[in-house]
Amino acid sequence: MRLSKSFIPTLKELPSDAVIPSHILMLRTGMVRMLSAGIYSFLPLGYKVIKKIADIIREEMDAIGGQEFHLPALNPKEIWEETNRVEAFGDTMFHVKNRDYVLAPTHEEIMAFHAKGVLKSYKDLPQIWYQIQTKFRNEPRPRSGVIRGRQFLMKDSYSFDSTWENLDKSYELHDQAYRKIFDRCGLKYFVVGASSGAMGGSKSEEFMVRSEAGEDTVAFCESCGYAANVEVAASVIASITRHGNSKSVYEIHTPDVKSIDELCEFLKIDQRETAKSRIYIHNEKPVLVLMSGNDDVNETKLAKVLPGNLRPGHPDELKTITGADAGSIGPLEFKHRIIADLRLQDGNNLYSGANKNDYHVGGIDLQRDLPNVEYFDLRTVESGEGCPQCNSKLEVFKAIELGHIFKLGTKYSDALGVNFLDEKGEAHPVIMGSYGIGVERVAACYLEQNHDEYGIIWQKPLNPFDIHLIALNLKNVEMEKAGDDLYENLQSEGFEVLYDDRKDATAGFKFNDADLLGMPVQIILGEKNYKNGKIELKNRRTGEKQIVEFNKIIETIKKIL
RNA sequence: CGGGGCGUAGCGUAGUCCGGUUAGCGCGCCUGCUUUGGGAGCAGGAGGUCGCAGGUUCAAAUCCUGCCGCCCCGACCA
Repeated sequence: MRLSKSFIPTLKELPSDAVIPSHILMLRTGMVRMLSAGIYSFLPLGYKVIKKIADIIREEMDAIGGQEFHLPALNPKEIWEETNRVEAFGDTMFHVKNRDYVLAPTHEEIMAFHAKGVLKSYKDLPQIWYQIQTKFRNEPRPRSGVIRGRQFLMKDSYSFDSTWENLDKSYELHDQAYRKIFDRCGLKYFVVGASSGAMGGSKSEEFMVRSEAGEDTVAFCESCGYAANVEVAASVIASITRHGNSKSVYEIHTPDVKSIDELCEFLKIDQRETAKSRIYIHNEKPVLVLMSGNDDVNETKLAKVLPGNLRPGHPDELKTITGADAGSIGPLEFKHRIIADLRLQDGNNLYSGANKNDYHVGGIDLQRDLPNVEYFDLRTVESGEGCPQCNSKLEVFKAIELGHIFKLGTKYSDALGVNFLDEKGEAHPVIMGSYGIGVERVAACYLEQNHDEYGIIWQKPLNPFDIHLIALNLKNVEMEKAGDDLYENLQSEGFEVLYDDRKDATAGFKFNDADLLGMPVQIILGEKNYKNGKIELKNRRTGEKQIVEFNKIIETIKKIL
């Protein structure tokens, strides 16, 4: 590709809307342009990368027996109503105004629709069907460039099996395929167990990449590889100390003391001597959730303990329920259910709110004063706590979800009546799995992990070109000829070459563009070296430059690639 | 949806508080000449519904009202 004729609009200045490196780099290198919030056009360079990622995915999906479909994005709403997912998706689903269609946010229903009546016998199973297509979700807040968009490219596949054991096999095939895909893309990733959320189904795992731009928070153990979404992560921590002597309960005047930090400062105590109260409304009834110090209530864990309708109490409800505002609420005299985090179990000499504004109480003994409290693991783990598997230190950080594999079960086949006949002629719902990869996220994560202050550092196999050929002094006809010849030769050797043949750009301009665009090998064709039969090559990743004989070009390139 | 910020030429921005020249600057773009190993120099030039609509005023980028859009934090998130 000749740069003089190609549409690769690079930006010298930082785009003001972009914050994270991948977004900035995609804009600066002319890979994408935004059309509207969360809606991006892929320009030729960006699309080239997307196609390379999609090809890798295709190869690995085909290798496990996957068959590629091309499905409609426009779906009759009726099908989605059969599985009750119009309601489940709510405002996240795009609705077409002038016909009863929706824009598909995923494709379980449509794949199941096609399976119905066609996968009739156990002999037809298993099947793995996949597609690489655009999905639509009306995200309330798109962000981080292509990482969270309202329209995005997703590889989703669906497995259809006759037994749960076979589903395990399909799931395992995907697990292995996903590892190969992300390995081939050169990503540093890890796998976490996750809750299945609104998709329904049992087991699920997420493929994650560590990034400040991530929307998930995970706990990770370097030494044993334990990884879990912080929503479900456990940790080993010391319980609070039970003192030999239990003081009796006494009231303390604490004007303007609201937070645990303020309370600790006011009383010169450690946060572990305090118990924080949060009021939740569970199936219309108040529940007090007691935590040690500033420990965070983990609402996912809480929801498991309190199934059904659950929400935090509104500030204006708190006074009616407890007699005090947030900041002065406590467990003593609380007239409804109280549950507490395990860390607090059997604690004594604790400080908490007095259910009277501007007052706290000390000397609480949970055994003595609140014998009916129920204890559960309710806290959110934090960095530095012990790994539940090996007791090494856990690290908690943000991560981007690249892929997610689910054992769906029969939720969709039940709802849509996708049945097969077993050996005995009995009908059963087909057992499904569902497996997604965010294709643009793969590109974004690659950039997050492979850049420096000058720009992108591409390496095989995602690099849009192998070689960035920079020809200088092009107004010299001899040099122009040399550049053109080299360009042709490199291509005939099978390399993908981006040829900077611009006559009006200065050398420095070209060098900086090359570093920004980041092809693995830069070849600099300059007059002086050329006259000595030599040429300069630069390794973008290491920055190493070498001047070689013209006839050594190919072997040198192959070493770098 | 809550909180905060922003919207002025393709990009980045000044001016807005306190209304008053022809809306300024850098980059980019066009023409010419000179340059050509780390984002060139000189000269000339094009390019603006100041987000949109309404209002106040002799006068609005600037003040008021409504709306739209974008970014960040939060809520939400198969």
